[in-house]
Amino acid sequence: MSDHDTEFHLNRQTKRVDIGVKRFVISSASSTQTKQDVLECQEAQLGESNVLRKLLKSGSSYEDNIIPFSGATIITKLLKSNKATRGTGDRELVIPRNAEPEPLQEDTCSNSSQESAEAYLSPLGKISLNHLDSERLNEEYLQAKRARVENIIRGMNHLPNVMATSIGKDCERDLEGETEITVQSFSPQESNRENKRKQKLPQQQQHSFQQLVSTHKEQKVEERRQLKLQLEDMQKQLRQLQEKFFQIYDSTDSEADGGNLSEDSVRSDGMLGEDGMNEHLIQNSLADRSDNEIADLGPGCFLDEAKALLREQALLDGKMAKHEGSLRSKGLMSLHEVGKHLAETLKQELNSAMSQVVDTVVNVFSKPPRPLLQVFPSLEDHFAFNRNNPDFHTANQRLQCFGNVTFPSSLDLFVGVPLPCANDQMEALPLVVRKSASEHHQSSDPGAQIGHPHPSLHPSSLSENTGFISPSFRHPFSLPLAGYSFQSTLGASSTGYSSKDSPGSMDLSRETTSLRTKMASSQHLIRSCSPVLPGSTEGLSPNHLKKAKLMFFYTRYPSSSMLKMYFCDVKFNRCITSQLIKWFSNFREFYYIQMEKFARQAINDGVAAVDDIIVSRDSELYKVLNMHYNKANDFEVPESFLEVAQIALREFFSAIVAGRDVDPSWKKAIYKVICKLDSEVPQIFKSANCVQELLQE
DNA sequence: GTTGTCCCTG
DNA sequence: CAGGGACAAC
Repeated sequence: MSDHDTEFHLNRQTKRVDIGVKRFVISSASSTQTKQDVLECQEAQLGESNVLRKLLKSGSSYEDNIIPFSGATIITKLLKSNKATRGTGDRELVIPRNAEPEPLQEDTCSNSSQESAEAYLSPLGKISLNHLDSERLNEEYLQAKRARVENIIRGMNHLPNVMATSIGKDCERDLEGETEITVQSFSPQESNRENKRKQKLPQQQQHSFQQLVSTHKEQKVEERRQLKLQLEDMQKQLRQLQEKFFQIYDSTDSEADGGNLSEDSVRSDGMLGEDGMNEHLIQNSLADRSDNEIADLGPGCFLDEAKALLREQALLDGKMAKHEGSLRSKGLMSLHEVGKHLAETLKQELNSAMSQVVDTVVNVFSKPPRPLLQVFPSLEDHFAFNRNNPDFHTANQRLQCFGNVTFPSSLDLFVGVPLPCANDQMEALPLVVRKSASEHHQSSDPGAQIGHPHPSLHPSSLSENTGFISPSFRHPFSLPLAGYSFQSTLGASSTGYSSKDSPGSMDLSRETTSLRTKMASSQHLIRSCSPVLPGSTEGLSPNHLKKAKLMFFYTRYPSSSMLKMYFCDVKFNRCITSQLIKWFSNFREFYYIQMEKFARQAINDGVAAVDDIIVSRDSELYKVLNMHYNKANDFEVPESFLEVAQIALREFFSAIVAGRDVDPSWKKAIYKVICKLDSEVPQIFKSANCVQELLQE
């Protein structure tokens, strides 16, 4: 643009100039809005996560309960009953664990008769046979009690084992080091072994006790210690599990709850229906099981039952002191069965609930767009319900969340077609792609178009077009902007978030956003490639946008003629020209918003002298701008851009400090300065493939 | 009629 | 964050 042109443009600037403050509000709202996109994706997960959350919240209630009823408390109860029954002191013996045979090993190796007998001997050698009999019975009862606790713990332990992979290798390693009881997954073999162990209890009583007396006490202490350790480890494991899930889902929750606007818009956007669908799906998946039932079967319920069990035990312990024999045996059997049944039920329910929830989540997210359905035909039938759902927008977004993860192989469909990399910012081109899709729609399925003039009113149109329902569908740009060959480089780094992110900010939301972006890219690819041959490049492509963004590093105010020169592979018409100009207008808008924002921030930070404002490649301002125009960070930003940015920032700073921002057109002068600072765009940008060439350098 | 900016939306 | 509508300047 010549200076004359520049002056021309600037002189035309109206009094409706950016007033600054309000733009911040907008900017902030935009950020919320962006978050909403993520939330919409995550919202789709919320339905599926409800069951998980219920389980975990049951676990939470368990956690709450466990505080007054901690492992130590359970042990205390056990010890109290033990004490009451045996009337012996409960002296803690500090014995190295290694020196002791492990109780479970001992239990599970029932052929180790000698060791087994140890558990049934009095702690004191000088006792009568009657006492011995009584003691045996007590020990038998204690042994059974221990078995019940083991069952309970295994039931608790099973959940983390099922969920396992990401949670706690450390924890598991700790557990392995501490106790054999808790870490092993509860296999059927073990179950059988457990049964065998219990069946062999009477036989064990036949062994002599002489040499075992001395170790009995130690063993009891060891058992208690191990039980305590087990419980502590289980609590730890459960806490880790809960933290893990709440970290994931409650953060989603809180974001959704925190942003009423987002949530409202999500609701009004039809997410309510989507939720309903999810619920329906979950209900289907969980058969007839209601949420309440699931919760009832969760750890909270388990704890209640465990409490009741132990209370019952305590009562029975009291009774036992007076009434030994059949009554106690009967109670013992009953308690044993209750505990075992409880553990089994818990395991089964947790297993089935978790696996079904996981299946449900995976299933819902793996509903592929139509081209992928051809790759995964079996899934199409499986998710037929989704295709009939009128809320295609959200369904499409959900696909975007997981797309490139779930269907990486789908890209193989486009072998031979140059693929855009994930960072080609194709998400910035809904307009371009929509045009392709709409054209595709019109050309490939005219009947549908005739029958349903507005695609959004026709549910199945989405399945034909993989989700294009937008007012802009009818935009006059539709035809001119039909497809363009994708010429971007493959395999470019996808770590474009690097500079701006604080270390802890790579959270799920960001990952989801990234996934969504990538999937959007995949969908662009899918939608755009099919009907358009690589040669017919009359419209604007994602690469053109990327090129325009890179050009912005050199020129903020390109003239129309300049654009025509540099986008020589584009067949210009009014719409294309407008679009390109609009792009640069948007670039500038963002650019100046950032300038003003950082200028005000500098003022707030106490920067006094304009000379103190330096824009370097380490500056946040630069990082933000680079992120915007060079997201993949695969282009070396020219030094001149930094210089201009610094000048612009200083201009904003000075203007604000001088109070010129009270003038509605205060930015006009700044624009006038900046527009003169355009530098020459390198000749390589005139190449149609300049993006590839630039990035290959 | 064209272009650029502001404001807003999704 | 890209794009559309409204609006103003030309």
